[in-house]
Amino acid sequence: MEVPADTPAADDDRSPADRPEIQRSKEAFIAHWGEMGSSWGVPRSMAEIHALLFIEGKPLCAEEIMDRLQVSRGNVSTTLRQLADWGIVTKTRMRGDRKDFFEAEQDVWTLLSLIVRARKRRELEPLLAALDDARSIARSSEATTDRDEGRRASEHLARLDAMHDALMRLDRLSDRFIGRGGKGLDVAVRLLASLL
Amino acid sequence: MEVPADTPAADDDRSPADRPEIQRSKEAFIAHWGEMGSSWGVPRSMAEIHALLFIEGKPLCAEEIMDRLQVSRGNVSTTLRQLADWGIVTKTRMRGDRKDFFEAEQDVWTLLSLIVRARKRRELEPLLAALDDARSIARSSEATTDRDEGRRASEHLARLDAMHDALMRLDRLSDRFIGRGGKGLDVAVRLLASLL
DNA sequence: TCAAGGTTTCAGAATATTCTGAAACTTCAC
DNA sequence: GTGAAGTTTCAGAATATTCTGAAACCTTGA
Repeated sequence: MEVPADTPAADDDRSPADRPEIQRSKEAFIAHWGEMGSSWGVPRSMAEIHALLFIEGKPLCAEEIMDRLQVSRGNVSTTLRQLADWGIVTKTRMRGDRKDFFEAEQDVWTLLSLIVRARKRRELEPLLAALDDARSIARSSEATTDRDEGRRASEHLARLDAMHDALMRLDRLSDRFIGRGGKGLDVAVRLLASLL
Repeated sequence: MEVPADTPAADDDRSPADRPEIQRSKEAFIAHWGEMGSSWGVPRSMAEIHALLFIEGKPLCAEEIMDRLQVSRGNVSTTLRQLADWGIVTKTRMRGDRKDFFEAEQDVWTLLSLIVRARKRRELEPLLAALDDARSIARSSEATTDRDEGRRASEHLARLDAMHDALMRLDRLSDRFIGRGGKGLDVAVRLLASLL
């Protein structure tokens, strides 16, 4: 059965080929996004897979990702699950195809919010908890008869408090913006920009 | 020559020993700060050295850092230079001692600003430049006689533009806050918190 | 219930990053 | 100018992270 020639999504089996410049431009984007991820502690291939899905702007299946990025099946599978956990990629189903397809969040502010949220959960929150512990330990030695020792103990505690306070503030603030919807970040940035 | 017993900085050769709880609390802080650094792409020992200087709150020499953290001389030297580049550690000189001493920025907001600034320079700015290149490449293929190809080209360009725009906005905004002084971040956070 | 097609897991390989330590280099007091 | 004290560099070792691929595991249609 032939698909009419003017149908926009005239997929045969593989999507229509891009012009070479577009292709190059996509590749450049993927490479740089991967590079950036890698220097922020995100595995390069995870960033690359995300970049590919984002820049294609349409659902792709695992197979195609493997082909395009030369990455193993296992890696693609694991990474897609993580990206889905972060909420920046969603699994979709193409009618008449048994395969899973994956599609990246296209709104950039929502995307950034989701990334911030995921990393905050994973890293900021545990640190705050740890700081709390360190403070408890430190408080237990504030009371001492030695004047000098007492002074050192409270200075130490003051440092922990300052750090805790600042990070807590950032944490709370980001909660509000990230809240739900995701557009909060956008709003905040525009708001601040206008206030200055 | 004896130092009077009530002098606050009654150093003999090594600083006065902390009570064991304080010691533990410092170690916990250093370990967690190192951990966090490591998951954000900062070498663990760099984060640890910074944490030590921060939590001690007074100048230390390379030798003492080596001892406390069990880290090689070379590593300490290289890392201190980097921390100084970031501006979060400063080299100081103790009168009557030939050694270099190093001291960490104590104001937490200034500290965070400096960190943000350093990473922005190193990572955000190159990415923006790369996005600009990708956009140029893409623009060069917007004009085409093929209707479908043209549509795809402009959708691609739109994605690059959206990403570029958002990152640019963040970049500019952070410039203002980071500006100079460093207290800008603090102000921004308080401002936003009150606006909500 | 089976088989075809698809997905996930995980031990170990490949790779990239970080760290060490000894030699080279500086600086300064004498 | 000499040497003692301190600092930096960098090749290669150690370590940690990331990736592969083949086997186990689902799921669905017939």
